[in-house]
Amino acid sequence: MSKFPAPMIKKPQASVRLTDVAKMVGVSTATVSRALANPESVSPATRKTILDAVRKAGYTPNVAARNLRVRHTKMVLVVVSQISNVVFAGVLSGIDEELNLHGYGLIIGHLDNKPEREEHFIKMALSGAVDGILLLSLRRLPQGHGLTMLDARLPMVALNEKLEGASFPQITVNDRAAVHEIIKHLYDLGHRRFGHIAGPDHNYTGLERRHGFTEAVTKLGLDPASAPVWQGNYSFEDGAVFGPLFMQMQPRPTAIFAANDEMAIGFIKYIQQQGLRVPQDVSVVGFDGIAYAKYLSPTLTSVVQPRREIGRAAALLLVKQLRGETVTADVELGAKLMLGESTGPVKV
Amino acid sequence: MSKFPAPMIKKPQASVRLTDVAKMVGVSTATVSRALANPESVSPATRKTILDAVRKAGYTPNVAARNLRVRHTKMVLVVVSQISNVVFAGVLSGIDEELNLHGYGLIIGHLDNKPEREEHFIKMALSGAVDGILLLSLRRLPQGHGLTMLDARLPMVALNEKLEGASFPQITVNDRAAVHEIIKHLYDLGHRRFGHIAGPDHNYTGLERRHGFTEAVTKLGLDPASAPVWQGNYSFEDGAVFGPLFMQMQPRPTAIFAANDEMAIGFIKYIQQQGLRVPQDVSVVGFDGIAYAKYLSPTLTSVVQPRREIGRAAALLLVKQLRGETVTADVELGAKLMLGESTGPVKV
DNA sequence: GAGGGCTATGTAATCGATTACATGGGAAGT
DNA sequence: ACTTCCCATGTAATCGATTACATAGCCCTC
Repeated sequence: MSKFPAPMIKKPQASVRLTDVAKMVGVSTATVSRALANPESVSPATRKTILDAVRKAGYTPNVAARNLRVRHTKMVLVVVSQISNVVFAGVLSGIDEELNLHGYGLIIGHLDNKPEREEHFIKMALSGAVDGILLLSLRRLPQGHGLTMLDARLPMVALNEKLEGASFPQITVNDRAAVHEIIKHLYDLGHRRFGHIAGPDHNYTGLERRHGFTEAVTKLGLDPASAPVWQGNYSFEDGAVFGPLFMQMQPRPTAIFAANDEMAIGFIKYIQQQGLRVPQDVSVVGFDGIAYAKYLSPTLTSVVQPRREIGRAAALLLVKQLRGETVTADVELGAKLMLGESTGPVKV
Repeated sequence: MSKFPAPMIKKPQASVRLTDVAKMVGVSTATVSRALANPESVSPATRKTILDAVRKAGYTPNVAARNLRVRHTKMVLVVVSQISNVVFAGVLSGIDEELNLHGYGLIIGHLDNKPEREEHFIKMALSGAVDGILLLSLRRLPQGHGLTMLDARLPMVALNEKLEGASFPQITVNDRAAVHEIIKHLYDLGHRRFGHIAGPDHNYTGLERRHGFTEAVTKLGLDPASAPVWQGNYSFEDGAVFGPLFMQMQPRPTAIFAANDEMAIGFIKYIQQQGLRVPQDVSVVGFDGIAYAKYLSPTLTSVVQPRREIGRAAALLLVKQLRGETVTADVELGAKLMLGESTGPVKV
C-alpha cells in the first residue's frame, strides 16, 4: 500500500497551496486562511479539520503571495560595512535578538567596505523587500545621500551616526565622554604627554574619539599641538605602523590612546618588540573592549561598548516606527572604562 | 514653479507601479517589463522613453510580486549558530561575496546557540522566502532532522559537517590532517607527553579534532590513555578552567593542543599566571588561526582555516544547484599550520 | 502583389495568498 | 411564527509583476 520513495526531482517545487488544503477539507480558501491567521474566527470543528490537513499536507503559506497582498514583509535590512568586525557582529547579535522578539527577520546588506554597494541595497529596500532599514555603516553620510533619502520612503534608524538634520532617529554611544574618562584616568596616573592613534575621519566614531581626545587634552591645559595624532584605519597593522614614529619622538608621549583595540594591540606588540615595557615605559588604552583585551599581556585598558544593547535599542526604535508610533528622540548609550594592566603610573 | 517639500507621511507608501510607468509612456505593462528585463527585445526609441520615465518616476519593481510570479527569490538563507563568532563571521563574508557575484542576497538565520530556533527557519525556507539554504550550524544533525529533511524540497549545502547519507553536498576542512601535522610538529620538537583541550562532541569539528588527536598520538606509539583530553565549549574561560587540572598532573604534558584559539589563549593566560613560561615550560597550539593569534605574547601556533574560501566554495556549490546543475561531490579544503612562538623544543 | 517571416507591441492569464462583502442558517427575542 | 442579529462560511477582487499567446505592420522574395 505504501507509496514509492520520494521522487529525485528537486526543482519543480510543486508545493501544497492554500487551495489544495481547502479542497482536501472541503471548505473555501478563505476559511483555511482564517483558520491559520485567526483561529477563533472559525468553528472549533472546522478549525481542527483544517489544522490537521495543514499538518498532514505539510502546508506552509507562500510568503511572496502574502507579502504582495499585505504589503509588508516582516523583514528588516541591516546595512553593515563589515560583518566580520567583532563590534559589528556583536551589535548585529543584539539587533537580531530584538527583531526576533517582534517577529521580524533579518536581511544582511553587507557592504564589505565597498560603499558603492549601497546602491544595490537601496534598490532592494525600495523594491519592498523589507519593511525598514538599520544603518550600521558608520560612514558619515552626506545629506542627500541615497541612504538618507530612503528615509522619506521607509522607516529607518542609524547606529553610531549623528546626521545633522536627519529625520530618522539615531542611536549613539557617548564616545566623547568615554574618551574624557580615559584621559582623566591617565592624567591621574601622572601622565602629561599624550598621543592618539585615531580612526579614519570618514567615520563618525573615529571623529568623535579624535575630537574627544583633543578636547580632553586641551581641557587639561596641555598644548594639543604637542600631543601627536596619527590616523589609521582600525587595523592591527595600522597600530604597528605608527610605532617607529613614536619611537623616534623626543620626548615621547608617556601614554597612547588608540581609537580601537586592534590598533592598540598592534601598537603594543610593536613597542614591546622594541624593548619597551607596557605600562612601565608607556601606558596604552584601547577602545571597544573586545574579549581578547583580557587575555593579552598586559591586559588592555579599554572602553567596553554595550554592543548588544546598542543593537537592541536600535532594533526597538525601528520596530516602534514600524508599528506606526512616531519616535523622534535619539538614544544615547554610555560606555564603561575597563581598567587593565596596560595603564600604570608614569615613569618618574 | 517648484513643488512643496515632500509630505511628512511615511507609511502610505503609495509607490509607483509598473502600470503607472506604462501609462506615463503610453505603452503596455508588458513592454515596460520587457524594457527592464531584456532591453534588446524592445525598440531603441521606446526603450529610451521607458527608461527615462522609470528614472523620472523613481520606479523600482516590487519584489513580492515578482517573486510570486517567477517562483524564486534570489535569496539564500544561511543558518548560523553564532554570528559573533570570528570564524563564522569570516565564512559568512566569503558566502556573501560569492553569492553577491551571482546575484543572490543573504538572509541570516541566527540560531544564537539556541537550536530550537531552527524550526522557525525551516518554516521560512519552506514558505518560499529563499531559493536555497546554507547550513553553518556546526551541529551534528541526526538523520531525519528537520533541516536535513528540507533537502528534499530545497537545494542546500552544509559547511563543516559530514552527514552520513545526506544527499546534499557538504564542504569540510580536513581538520584531522591538520591535527596530525600539529602533533608531528610537536613530536619533532621532542615532545612526547601531549594533552588536548577538546571542543564539544555535538559538534562535527570538535569531534574531528579530538579524533585526530587520539589518532595521531596512537600512531606515534604513545599510549592515548596517558594523553589527557579535557572537553570544553570553545570559550576563553573553558581554556582556563583546565589549567588547575593541568598544573596538578605529575608528570605534566609538555605540549597542549586546544581545539580552538580561544581555549588555547585562555589556557596560556592561566598557566602564565601560575608562573609557567610558554613555550619553555609548555608548548601550546590552537586551531583556527584568528587574527589575534599573531598579537599575543607569545604569538600562537595555530592552524589557519581558509574561512573566506570555505564560504565561497559553499556558496558556489549552492549556486550551481540553484542553476540546475547536479552537484554531488563534497568539497574538502585544507588548512595550513601557522607556526608561532607558543611552541618550542621540549625542556630537557 | 500575395504570401512568408520578423519584429515590436499588446492582451490577458497567472503566481498564491488575504480580505471586503455577501449569504445562509440558526438562536434569540417578541 | 416572524423578525432581527450574529456567526460561520463562501465568493471574488486584489496585490504588482511576468510572460504565453495573439496581432499588426513591415520587409523580402518570387
